[in-house]
Amino acid sequence: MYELLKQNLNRHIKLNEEEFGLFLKRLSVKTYLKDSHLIQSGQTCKYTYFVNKGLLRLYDINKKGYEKNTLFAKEEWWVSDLYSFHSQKPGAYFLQALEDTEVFQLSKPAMENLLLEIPKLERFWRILHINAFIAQQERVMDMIAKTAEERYRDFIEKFPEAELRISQRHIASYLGITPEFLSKMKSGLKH
Amino acid sequence: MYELLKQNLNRHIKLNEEEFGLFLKRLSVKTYLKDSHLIQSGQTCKYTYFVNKGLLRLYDINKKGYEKNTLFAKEEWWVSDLYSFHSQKPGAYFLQALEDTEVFQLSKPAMENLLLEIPKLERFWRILHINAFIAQQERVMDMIAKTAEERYRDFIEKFPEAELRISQRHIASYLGITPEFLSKMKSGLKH
DNA sequence: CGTCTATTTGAATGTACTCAAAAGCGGTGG
DNA sequence: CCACCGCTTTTGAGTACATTCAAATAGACG
Repeated sequence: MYELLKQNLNRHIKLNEEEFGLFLKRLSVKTYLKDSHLIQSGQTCKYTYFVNKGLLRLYDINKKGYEKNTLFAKEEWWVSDLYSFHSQKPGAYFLQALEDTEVFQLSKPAMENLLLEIPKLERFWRILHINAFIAQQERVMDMIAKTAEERYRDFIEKFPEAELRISQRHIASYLGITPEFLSKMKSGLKH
Repeated sequence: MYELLKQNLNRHIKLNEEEFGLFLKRLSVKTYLKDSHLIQSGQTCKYTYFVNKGLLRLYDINKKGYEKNTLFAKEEWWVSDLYSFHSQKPGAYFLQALEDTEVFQLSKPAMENLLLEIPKLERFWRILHINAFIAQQERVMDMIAKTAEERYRDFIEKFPEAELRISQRHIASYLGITPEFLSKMKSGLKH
């Protein structure tokens, strides 16, 4: 049940059984049905989520009223509205289940307790966020330097099941293009 | 001399005089002349830099041979090629001084020692990187949802001295547009 | 003063968007 | 099991935002 989480923590730190047990005591397991929301814009974000099974999307709604996907979180991803979660102020993002999704959720107080009880976790999240930052920085560079077609190819390469698990309009929104244009691009790629 | 650094550390953690003294012992002060490079693509990044005075730009060169600016680091910013620094593998980024710049540099072993000697620093860098991630995520959303003109206005708002300290072609590259188009935009804004 | 680089301007072009309409697809109820 | 509804994807025409290339102008520095 908790193998994936254990594996994830062990990527950066070593926890003994007692520590891991403590970690488990602080989190709660929850299943969200497809299309339901874990976070709503305007509300203060209560949890950070670890996806054990399923798929989530983090998005916001821009001034023109369009939804824009920020990231997809599949198995073994941590996801939250980090600004809202850490500041405990109302956030701008929505988090929605694209499939029936089982998450392990950690509240802010739970996380703070864990950080005091298992100081190694400071290190774990430090490294996790460094890697997240690096990935996001690359994405900015891709937006600056690559065409929509290159970004699409790269995305599919990094996340091959995306086309099976995510609708085209959500992929288009993530890539920063319109669904119409993605459709035209794909028909063009075959020739 | 070290007031800015002290202030920066104190944003997220409290260090006593002894701990701060230890921090200072681990870093070295260096001044780089305008246009000189602190990091070269292809080499392993030795240091993480704190900008005490001056201005740096982090950039890479894309497939087409163009320089693309990733970020500008002015006073009180930490900057490095994080991938290369933490993995100690060759990196893809260049870091160059846009003004004569005084930095405090911290080598990988120095940082690792500090993290052992002052465990609170794990927390400091964790929070620092969370904030960096949030900022980068916002930048991705801006690239997806905003026009070049909106991105330009926002950039100038967040960094008003930019126009005095950074050449237009570097700003254009940061915004993901050509210098020609930035020029046309600016003349258009006046009418 | 001359050289080198940065900025401006213009014309032609390309990439991606908007709007509209048609086609496809999945689920639901009769 | 078929018909219908709602949503997603495809296709097309016209348009807009931003690029490319070229040339002129302006600025910075030795």
